[in-house]
Amino acid sequence: MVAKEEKRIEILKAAIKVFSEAGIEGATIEEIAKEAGIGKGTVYEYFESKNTLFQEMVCYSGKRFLEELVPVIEQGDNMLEKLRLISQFYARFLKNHLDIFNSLMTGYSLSETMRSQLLKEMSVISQAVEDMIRVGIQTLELRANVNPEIAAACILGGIHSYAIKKIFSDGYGPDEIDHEGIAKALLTGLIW
Amino acid sequence: MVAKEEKRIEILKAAIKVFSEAGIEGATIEEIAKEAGIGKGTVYEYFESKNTLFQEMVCYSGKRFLEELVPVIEQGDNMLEKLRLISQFYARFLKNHLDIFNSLMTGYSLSETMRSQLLKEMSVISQAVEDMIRVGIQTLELRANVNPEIAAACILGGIHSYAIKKIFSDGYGPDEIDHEGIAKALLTGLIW
Amino acid sequence: MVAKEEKRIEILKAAIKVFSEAGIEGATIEEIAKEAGIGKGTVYEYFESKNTLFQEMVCYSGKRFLEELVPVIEQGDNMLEKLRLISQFYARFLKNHLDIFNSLMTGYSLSETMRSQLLKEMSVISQAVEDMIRVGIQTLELRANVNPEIAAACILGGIHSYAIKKIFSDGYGPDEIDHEGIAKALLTGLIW
Amino acid sequence: MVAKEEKRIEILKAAIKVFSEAGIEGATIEEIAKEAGIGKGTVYEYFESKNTLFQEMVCYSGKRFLEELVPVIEQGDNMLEKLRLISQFYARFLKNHLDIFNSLMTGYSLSETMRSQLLKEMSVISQAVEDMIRVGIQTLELRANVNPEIAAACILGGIHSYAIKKIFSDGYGPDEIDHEGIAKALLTGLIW
DNA sequence: AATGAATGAGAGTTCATTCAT
DNA sequence: TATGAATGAACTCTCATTCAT
Repeated sequence: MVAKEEKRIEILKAAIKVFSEAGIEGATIEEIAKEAGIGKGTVYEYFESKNTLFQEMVCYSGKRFLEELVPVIEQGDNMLEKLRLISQFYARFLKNHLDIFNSLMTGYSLSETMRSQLLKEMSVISQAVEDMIRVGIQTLELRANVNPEIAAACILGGIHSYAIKKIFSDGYGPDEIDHEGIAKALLTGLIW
Repeated sequence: MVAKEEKRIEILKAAIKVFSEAGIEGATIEEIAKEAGIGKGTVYEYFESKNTLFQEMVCYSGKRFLEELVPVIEQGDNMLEKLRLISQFYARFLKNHLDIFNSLMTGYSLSETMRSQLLKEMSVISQAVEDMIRVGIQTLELRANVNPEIAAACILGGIHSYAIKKIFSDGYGPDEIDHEGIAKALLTGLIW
Repeated sequence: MVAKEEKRIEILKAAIKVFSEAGIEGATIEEIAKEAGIGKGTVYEYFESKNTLFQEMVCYSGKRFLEELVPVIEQGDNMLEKLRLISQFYARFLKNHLDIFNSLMTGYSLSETMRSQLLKEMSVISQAVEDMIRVGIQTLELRANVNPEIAAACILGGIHSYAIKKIFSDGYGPDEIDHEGIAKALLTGLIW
Repeated sequence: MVAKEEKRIEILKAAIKVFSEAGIEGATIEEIAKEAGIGKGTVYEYFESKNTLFQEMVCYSGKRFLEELVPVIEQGDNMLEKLRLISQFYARFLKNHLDIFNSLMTGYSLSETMRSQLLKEMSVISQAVEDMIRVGIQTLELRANVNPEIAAACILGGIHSYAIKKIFSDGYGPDEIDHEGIAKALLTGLIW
């Protein structure tokens, strides 16, 4: 039956919502179950424990994020366009999934095994951006001496940092952010 | 008496240690009290609640971070040197205070009032970097059309992201990171 | 159909195994069902509840024990032989069914109605031994002034106590126990 | 302060009462706390877990039983008197502490470590009776070829078995039991 | 001012039982 | 008839907080 897998997804989605709103520890299994429209015990039919559920939720989110990120990257015609789209996509995702992002970015508050698993997940996303950089170098759009690893960190970190600030500090909506500005800044750097 | 304020600081330092090691929820008041060498009840003479203590600890950490960051910035003779020093300082700080950093960066897992307070704290740090940018523009070291706010986000976010990856994913020590590389990358950008 | 009764027995046997290994509360219906090779819900087609199942399992065990005990008693040619065989049989049974024995001996942890039912079961076993005593008195093998009830208690209690000690404390196998010794001790008493 | 140890004892006494009435698993920490007149959490200030509490309760009971048994044994002028007193003492103790007795006798439903600890406890009681036997042999009151270990098992097992039957099956009070009869039976055995 | 014993609300988790299939 | 997914009551245990000393 597909239903079994579908209900797993339902619970994962409920978990994303509740974890994102209440934080890792603030979230309760009861709340997640209620959100999923099922009984508390049912959660344990699908996930071994709260920790496992959280873990799998982050992995699921990471995969989802990556799945959606890749076409976004491919969509842009040039590097500026690509960075602008990434920033936009990132801001929209962030708006809904702050907690998951924290986890993906830092492995915060997780057991050692969970953290390493998550960093692996995150590194896949980083890899996707690094690949984009390498293609840009090959097409001569980017300077040859750019270090893809460092560049990917600047791109993801810069976009993240700016989006956080504008959304949570200045109260901007995800689409009010100056995506063009951050994209240009990353491309041109600070000096002349 | 100064003693009162000194003991407050003692508790805050103990809180930094315990929160950083055990996470927000994993930390217990009892452990913090033991670390500070006082009784459990005494903590409540100085802080209203665990939440308050956490809040004030993050503010304290933010102020400390800023206090130490400013001379670091002033120390560098040119912009490349400044950015290199910031990255180095950041990595060292991060190594010891992952949890606090998460809070500073995102206001994670905090009440709305706490979050806004923290973002204000964070924006002070951002301001310091923006000021550095503005000075760089005035001295013609940086391009005139650089947006200081975006630049500060790229600098802090990029440094953060890269440090996280190298320290927690690749197991680097804070001083093994290529601080020069990230500084150059931020300055020169990706194109040309 | 006989099949119905046969499946009942299958479940009872599975219950004996699981209850004996995991204890009354440690045993789960799911485990018993798996042991019996059926679905969890099916157990409830044959037994009203876990308590009922446990109850009936003990009765079944009591009957089985008695069914096997009687020929053992009849097998011995004289009283010493009989007691030796009882001790041997008891030790073997005990090795596999500690929990059931506790219940049979004491009605431990059971509801009042269950306990009285079990004690009745146990008294049947005691009766069988008492009958053996009476026969011994009639054949002049035993002293005329022996109280059969007390004697049966001494025999079953003494054998039980000794077997428990040697098997669970000293790690003896059921056949390494000095069955001859305990049989003689019960026959000859302590004085003279 | 003595108060700390005293409260421990209070909790142990409450545990004896509740465990004896409700069984190991039927007993709840909340009920024990209520019985002791304290809060639920307080129990955990004195005992690590429910299992630990149960364990320590059984040890405490074993020690108490032994402490009281020894003077009872010494009190009797001859072996018949001693056995009669033991039976009487046993029946009274049993009336109040059925569960503890089961544990002492068999280590029922306990973890391996707990069981071995308990069997050690029980063997101390057995030792006390064995010592009594040895003294009896030395004073020529008992036959020289009596095996003290087997004899102790017969005495404790026989007394236990008989007391259980009369109290729980026939509804006797502890003092209505024919203690003299069981004592004589154990001494004189069945033959002759 | 400082303490730590006492507390109890609230969490994660288990599992006997039900019931739609 | 047989099933096992779903359930939720009830459990153990944690720990922020209180308050008498």
